[in-house]
This record gives sequence, structure tokens and C-alpha cells, in this order.
Amino acid sequence: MPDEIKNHSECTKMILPVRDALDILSGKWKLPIIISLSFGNKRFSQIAKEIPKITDKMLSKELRDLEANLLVKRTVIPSVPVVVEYSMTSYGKSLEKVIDELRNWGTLHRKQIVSNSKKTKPK
Amino acid sequence: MPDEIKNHSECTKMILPVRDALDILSGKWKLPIIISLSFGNKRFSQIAKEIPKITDKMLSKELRDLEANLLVKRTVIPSVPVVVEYSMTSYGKSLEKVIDELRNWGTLHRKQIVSNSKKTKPK
DNA sequence: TAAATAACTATACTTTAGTATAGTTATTTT
DNA sequence: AAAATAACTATACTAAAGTATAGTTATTTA
Repeated sequence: MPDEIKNHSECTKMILPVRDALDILSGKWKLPIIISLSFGNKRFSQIAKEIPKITDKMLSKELRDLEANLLVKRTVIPSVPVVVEYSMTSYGKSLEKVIDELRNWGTLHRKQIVSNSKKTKPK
Repeated sequence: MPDEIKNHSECTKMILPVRDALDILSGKWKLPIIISLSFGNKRFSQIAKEIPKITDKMLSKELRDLEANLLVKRTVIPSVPVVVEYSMTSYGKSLEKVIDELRNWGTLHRKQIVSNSKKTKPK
């Protein structure tokens, strides 16, 4: 098999799962929610308070998405009034390494950008 | 300092760099481009051939973004006609671990979704 | 009795991301 | 002489993501 075709299929094989992972994490709010819940179980309004500027609509939508992907568990506590607790599933916790790597690289990158923008124009 | 305030600031500290990293990788085309170049230096039209459905406009825009972030290097070879070669910088290669983790998790997740959708409805 | 808490949903809107299609300049191949 | 290659840019559009604002049901506190 010629190199370019081989590379092409290797390439495609890599892209699919990486995109799957990214779909879970991309967008403005999913990470903040995941990180917030990784510090402990929280209720809807507590998460909302922890994440400045998020609207109820976005929070509710993203929590539903995360729940559908089995990363977050929604528990209704039948008190009066009803209280809903969100927590990371053990499956959701398996994202830890991914998030760690993203944070490591992001920290490095932030330094790079800052030191570079000094030489050129401020961002 | 009370727990919730401490958690909140820890949380914020994590979110910033993770978002920085994600900004680099998110979108439909950045990853395919990065992965494609990680298999070897390529010219504009070669990348375009390797990534089905990408338009010239998107490819050109994303390459400019990646270049601005110092992940990709653009080299003009003054032949006739002019040829432009793109390559990963060593800094760009530092994304390798991040991409590996995303791929690992994405592979796991893909299996999870498939086995789960058998129980419920097909996707 | 009004405001606050709880966990949302509904509607309408704006912004950003991505697509479709065509055009540019210069050269080489058919 | 026409078509292909090379590496793009320009214009106009659609689709997806996100925002703003208000409303819901039931209960508790001021």
C-alpha cells in the first residue's frame, strides 16, 4: 500500500475518536460544569452560582447532554420542595486524565501566548 | 476560607487553561489538520485532498489560526510556481499527549455509546 | 402580602461557525 | 488554445451555538 493512502487511513482512524471526545467537551459551558462537579456533588442553583454568566437555559441543556452521555447523574430528592442533585458518574470521572492533559498544555500555551504578545501586539 | 469559596477559585483556576487548550482544538477542522500534519509535512492542496469535504476557505483560515498560535509553520519555497509547505512546529508537537488522551478516551466512549444504543434506540 | 428559593421551560433573538460558489495570478501539461 | 495545478481571497449564504427575558409550580421566609 502506498504511503499516502496508508497515512490517510491512519489519520482517519485517529480523527474519529478524537472528535468524539471533543464533542463531549466543546462549547462554552461543558467543561466548567464538569470541573465544578468534579469538586463535589451540587444542586442546580449551586452550579449556576459557581459558573458566572451561565443562563439557566444553558445549564439545563448542558446537564441534559452530559446526563445523556452518562457522564453526570441526576438524582431527585423527594423533599419539599424537590431538590435535584447532580454528580459525576464513575464513567464521567474517567475524563480526569484528559482534562489534566488539557490543563497542562493550556497552562503552557497561556505562558507562550503572553510572552509572545509582548514582542508583537497585546491581545 | 470557607470550602465553597475555595472550591470556586480552584475551579476557576482549572477552567481557564482548559478552555485555552480547547479553543485551539475545537471546531470541525483543526484536529484533522493537526493530525494530518503530524504524519508529515504537506502542501496546501495535499492537505485538502487528505481531508474530505474541507473547503479551501476553511483550510486557509484554520491554517492561519494554527500559524498564529505557533503550532504550524508555513514555508514558502520560491520555485516556479511557488509552493507552500506546512509543518508542525516542535511546539505544535507538544500537543501529542493531549491528542493521545483524547483519542484514548474517545475510543472508550465510542464503545460505550455503541453498547448503550443497542439497549435503547439506534443512533 | 410580597419576595425569595427551587428547578426548570418557552420564545425570540444575536453571534459565530461553517458552506457554496466563484474569481485571481502565473505556469505547465495536453 | 484549453484545461490543470498551485495557493489562495471574496461574497453571500445557512446552520449551530449561545443570550436575553420572561414565565411556571409549589413552598417558605420577611
